[in-house]
Amino acid sequence: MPKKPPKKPVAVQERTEKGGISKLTPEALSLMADFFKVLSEVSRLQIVCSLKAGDKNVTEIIEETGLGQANVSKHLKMLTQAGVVAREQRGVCVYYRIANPFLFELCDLVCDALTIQAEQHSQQLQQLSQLRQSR
Amino acid sequence: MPKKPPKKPVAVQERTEKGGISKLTPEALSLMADFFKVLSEVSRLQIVCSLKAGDKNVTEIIEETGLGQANVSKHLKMLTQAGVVAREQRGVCVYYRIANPFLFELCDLVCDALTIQAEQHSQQLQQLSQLRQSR
DNA sequence: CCATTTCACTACTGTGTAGCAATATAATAA
DNA sequence: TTATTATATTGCTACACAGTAGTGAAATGG
Repeated sequence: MPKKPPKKPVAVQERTEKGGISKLTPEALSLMADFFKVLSEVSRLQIVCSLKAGDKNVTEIIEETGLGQANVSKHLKMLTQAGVVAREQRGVCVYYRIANPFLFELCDLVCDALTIQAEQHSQQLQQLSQLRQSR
Repeated sequence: MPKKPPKKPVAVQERTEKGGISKLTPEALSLMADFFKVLSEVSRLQIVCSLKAGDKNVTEIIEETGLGQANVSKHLKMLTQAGVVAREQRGVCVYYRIANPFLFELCDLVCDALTIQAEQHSQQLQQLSQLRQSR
């Protein structure tokens, strides 16, 4: 991840001259990469999961995840900046929630794909061991 | 990303004792995080995009992306191990293809979400500047 | 056989960042 | 005001990894 210049609104898609299929601009790819990167850490996924059941304040998240306070705070900042979660101050506490329910849809999709992949993988291992035994 | 212990097949979901909603295990979250991490680099997304049109060998990918050869090779290794792309040797050349079309679905989903998010963001900026002018 | 092409691997450097501890800030209570 | 609780931030260390250059290996052509 060599660079992170200040981000301005950019066109996410552009039309190629030879019609039809649209091609993603490098800027769009960079946005996508940043989005995926935010979700590429177990701690942040833990936080996201803990928010699946509903709003929580930082202390509750700390208790549920077992992560350190500074750590959670930093991750929440990243998640907020990425637009994944939303921040709302209520009295002394700060509550966070999933900003876009599409995230759950996405996670389910990935989870299903990974499950299938894992099953296929273990099947292959089974076949391998069977081949070895029959030798 | 502190650790990367050798991965064995694991249960991706487990049932919580108090019924209903299933909770993701730490192992499952780790798998998800790894998957997202593979997609969290512009170079790898470029490679994925270049494969959208169909199979390509390494040289073709290098030409299309402008990346270095060693670099592309390393990224392709990661993508292959993650099960994102599949490898096939044909004579001297090695061809790669997207292993699971679900990836396109996923990318489209993310792309749409980011587009909407970007639009909302720019709208907010517009409103802000209007507020400033009317002062 | 040697030369070329295609790809993979290794070693290295620089950058980003996770986690921790300590400190700072903010909001409320006493 | 001061004290307390809840978050945020900063400074630090350690580690992961992107990119590069050089080398290795395997297939093909001459």
